[in-house]
Amino acid sequence: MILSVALPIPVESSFDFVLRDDLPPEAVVGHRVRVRLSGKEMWGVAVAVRAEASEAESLEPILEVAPPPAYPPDVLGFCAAICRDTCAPLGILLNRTLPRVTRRAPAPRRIALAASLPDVLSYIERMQRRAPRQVAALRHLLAVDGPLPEAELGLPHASVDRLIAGGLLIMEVSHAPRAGGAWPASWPRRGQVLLQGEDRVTEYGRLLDGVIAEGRQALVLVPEILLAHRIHRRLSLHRPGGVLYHSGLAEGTRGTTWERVADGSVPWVVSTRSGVFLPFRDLALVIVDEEQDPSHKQSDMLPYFHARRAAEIRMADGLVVLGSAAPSVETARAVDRGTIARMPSDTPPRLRAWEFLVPESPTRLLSTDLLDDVAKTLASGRRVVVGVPRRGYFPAVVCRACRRPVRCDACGTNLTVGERGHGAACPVCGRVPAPLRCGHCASTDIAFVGFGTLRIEEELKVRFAEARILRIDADVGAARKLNDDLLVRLEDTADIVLGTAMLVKGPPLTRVGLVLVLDVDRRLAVPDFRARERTFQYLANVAALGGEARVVVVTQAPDRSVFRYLRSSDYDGFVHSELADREAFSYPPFAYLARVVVTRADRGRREADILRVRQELAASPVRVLGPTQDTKDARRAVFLLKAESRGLILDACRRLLGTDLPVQVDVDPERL
DNA sequence: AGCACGCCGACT
DNA sequence: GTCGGCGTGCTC
Repeated sequence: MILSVALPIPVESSFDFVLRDDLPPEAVVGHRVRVRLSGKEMWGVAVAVRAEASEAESLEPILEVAPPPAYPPDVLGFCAAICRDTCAPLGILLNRTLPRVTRRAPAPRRIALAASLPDVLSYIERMQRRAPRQVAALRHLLAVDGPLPEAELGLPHASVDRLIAGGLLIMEVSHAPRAGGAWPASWPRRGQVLLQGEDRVTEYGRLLDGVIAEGRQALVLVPEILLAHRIHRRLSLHRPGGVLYHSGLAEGTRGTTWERVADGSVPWVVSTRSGVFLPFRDLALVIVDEEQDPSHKQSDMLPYFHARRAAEIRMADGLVVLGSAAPSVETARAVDRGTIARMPSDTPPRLRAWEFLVPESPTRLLSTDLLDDVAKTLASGRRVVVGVPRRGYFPAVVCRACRRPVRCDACGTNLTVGERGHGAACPVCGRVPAPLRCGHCASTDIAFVGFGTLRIEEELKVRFAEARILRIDADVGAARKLNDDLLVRLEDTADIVLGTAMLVKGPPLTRVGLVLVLDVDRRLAVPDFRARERTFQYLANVAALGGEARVVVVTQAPDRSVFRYLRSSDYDGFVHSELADREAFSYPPFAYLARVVVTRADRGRREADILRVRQELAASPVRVLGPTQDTKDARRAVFLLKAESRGLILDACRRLLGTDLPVQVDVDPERL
């Protein structure tokens, strides 16, 4: 027998191998298999049984079939759909997603008859001679009229798998339906629904109880590990049995969870995006919390998929709940069009006292008045939250002559000034360039500009010597393994909590008297069509962090419309103005995008590649923008493709991937 | 992804 | 004259 195997290499096609005769091939599909490819052994995942060998084909053998964890057929199909939707190679997805090991043996499966009595009897009659042990096992099941532990059937694993695949047997759901809960009456059973509001977890709990009551399964997807722990803890208070799943867990732990999800003994899972690939037996509900959060999109490695889109594809037959205080523009538009239903929220949007202030001077963000406000707040025993867009001291190092950012000689990263305003260094590789010189025009007239967390921290330290200041940014996150307990402890003792966007990922703060947002203009100036949307969401979240506290936003342009909508808590109004803009310039949700990156060290060849890309797409109805040079890596030319439908974008991407050009493709990029 | 094959620069 | 650079092509 021949199996198609998807290997962890970046090619579209799978590879065929011969399976030893004594193993049923259907039972191997979905399992890891060890094979030899051009003399090198590697593990792949068997994806299909291939019809038969064509005459004189000499194929390599499958050397070993791994025990579970494995993919059930439906999840394999889902993975293939994700690959089609993201232009990612199936082998890479399958091999990255499936845990290699389990920590301990999962609870024994309990097996019951699945087929109707006549079907079972006719099977028994047919197989009387050929498979006496199977027949004995089926008789046994008929006699006890209920589920049995697999061991009592006296059959090999593979035969049981085959009988399950054939629809004769079924694994018992081992988490018992719970009395007391019921599916909440106002919620639909299928389709997509938006739950908009600041506190959604109570509602999530109600939905989980409904799913548990029916003995089915639910998945809660969150953008970050920290958040997963927080929500899991909160949901577990009233309903034990749920598990956590994310890439930070040991592989064995993930493997064990994988198995327990597959046999149905886990009723609900809280996970980061990788959880959509878990082999649920009977998934009734997926909740995507903070659905607007860009961390739901995997952008650092293949497959470049978005958890929200993946949930939609996975749940063609169940309910997807999108939760957010300030939903993405895409989601808001789908609500407008009726594709996504909106659940009425019992908590109306909170009106806040926003203040938008122009700084005294562009180099002095913390005016005397503001510092007085901070002093007053601290004196009243309340704390101050300060949001700063970037970490470091001077976050930007710019050449005065040509106005370009100065980059690291070694790795091309834009330099920053990390400490005390002295010495520009590369924040990635740590290199300290001497002398400091513009790589573009060779000028030595270099300026340190901008405001980073360190610089603001220093300024506050000078003025408030007694205050305990807690800084939260990537530097701190990397230094200590950030977790909620630590954060809560630190925050409890801090008078001033200051940080980058990471701030809003932390747990809610108590006793906040003032929220200060500095240099918001820098966020709005990010060259991305979602800059306004992200700024709105960031401001809404920072404000929510402080509860009822006063919010002061420092900006050069307090009359910007984003701020007007924030002031009146008019999210719908904001979305509509945003939609008009997106439509005018053909951006999502009115168009589909793909980021295409061509990487070639040799400049001349790169130019040729760029021409080739244009040529390949000349006949296609997609628009080709760019290319621009990647800011971090000069060898990379970045195109943006635009089209009216996802199908057209996918066609264009596939076409490019089908050539020998060195291209990478990110469909629906979350950041430009 | 690895790995082998294949044409152009500084060395015993 | 060779060793080795990585650019290109292929793997069931």
